[in-house]
Amino acid sequence: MERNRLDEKKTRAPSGAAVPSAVLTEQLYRAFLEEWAERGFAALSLERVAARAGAGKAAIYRRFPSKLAFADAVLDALGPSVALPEDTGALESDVLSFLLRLRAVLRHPLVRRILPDLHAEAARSKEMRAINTRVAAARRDLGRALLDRAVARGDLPHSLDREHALDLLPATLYWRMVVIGRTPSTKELRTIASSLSAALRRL
Amino acid sequence: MERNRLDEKKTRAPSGAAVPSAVLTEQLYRAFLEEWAERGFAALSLERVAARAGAGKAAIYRRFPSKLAFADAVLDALGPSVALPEDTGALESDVLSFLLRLRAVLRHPLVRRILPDLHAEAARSKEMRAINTRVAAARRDLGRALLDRAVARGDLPHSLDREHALDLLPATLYWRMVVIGRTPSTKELRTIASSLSAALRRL
DNA sequence: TATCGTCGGAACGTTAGCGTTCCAACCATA
DNA sequence: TATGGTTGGAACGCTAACGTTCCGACGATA
Repeated sequence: MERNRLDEKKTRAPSGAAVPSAVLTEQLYRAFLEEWAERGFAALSLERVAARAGAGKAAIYRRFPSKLAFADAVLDALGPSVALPEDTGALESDVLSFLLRLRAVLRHPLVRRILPDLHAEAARSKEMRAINTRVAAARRDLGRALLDRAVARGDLPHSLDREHALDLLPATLYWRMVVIGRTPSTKELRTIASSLSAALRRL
Repeated sequence: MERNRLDEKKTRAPSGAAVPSAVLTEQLYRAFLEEWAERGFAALSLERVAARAGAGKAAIYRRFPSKLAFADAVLDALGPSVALPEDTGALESDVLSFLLRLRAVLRHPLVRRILPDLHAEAARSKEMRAINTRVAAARRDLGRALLDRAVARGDLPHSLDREHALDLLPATLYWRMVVIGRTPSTKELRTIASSLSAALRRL
């Protein structure tokens, strides 16, 4: 904004080649995520990111002041834009729908590798913790919609403990896929959905 | 063992200062874990580990051929030796006991930081995956004992889906403490235990 | 069409960790 | 008591990434 100050009459809006290339920015984001997945955030080298994107290092340092700011921008831009789980009219099938979508997200090799690394980094750095919290909040909103519908429908009590319910929904699948490293079949998801529904009714 | 070959008559068993110092080995383990927690495995520097342990680098390279072998030995020696959950006579209180012990483990800052890092690394490297599988197997045995008791007691059906039950037990607490980063109160654990018990009966 | 100012990319010196080699110190055994 | 052989620690040369600086190329605006 400083460039458009009134007392700086000589400046003019950047134009032509002087405006950042959106294409390269996109390539940098992608390269950053791939490097993150391959090496982990702590060992991530911006030099490698630049090389992978086919760009110079200055291209990065002009856009982002630090690795963390870069990561923040990346997650903001290409962060897992999980779709809202559909309304199937019943709790258990809603939960199944939620699990199916979560499985789709966790199937992406990049996501599966980056997520635990993000959590590990969040435990170490305050800044990364803030980023993680932001990502988590977006995720929680999706689950909340599901719960609200179930309460409105009468499938779950008004007194439902939403906080714990929101933990319960994704935890088991995350554990199985990220911690154990196995992807459950749709049939298994049905089993989990049934079990989780029972757990939710108890909250 | 090569040293004790019959055809090598001149050798004699190492003794005196020629035997590795168990104290230093212990210090190296501790230093490795602390560095791991602070920097992450990928960015872990053996030079720093040696310095932190007050030892030379050769002390490390003589004991372990690689960073991975070092990590393997560390987890084997100081790995979370979780105690078996006690037999309280009922499913829900057994589950609560399990959760209380898991919380105690996950409260340790080192564990909280290293575990997700271990999972992230397991997603990247085959060798670390093997290590993680070993750690996970030890963990699963604890849960299995709990489930077996409940089945014998009649609290859970013989047809219980053990695999999913074993996922269910730790997943929610892990999610809350490691992914979200919040430690639940004992009262909250009771809520979770109640909810999980309902889920288990549905498996 | 000339200009302006950022563009991408190459090169800089610095720092840090790598894996190895060498050596005096050490101490239970013979 | 002398000894054998590993000990811990310092120094080696090498590689990689750091963060910065410099420069010709570029293209919409005036």
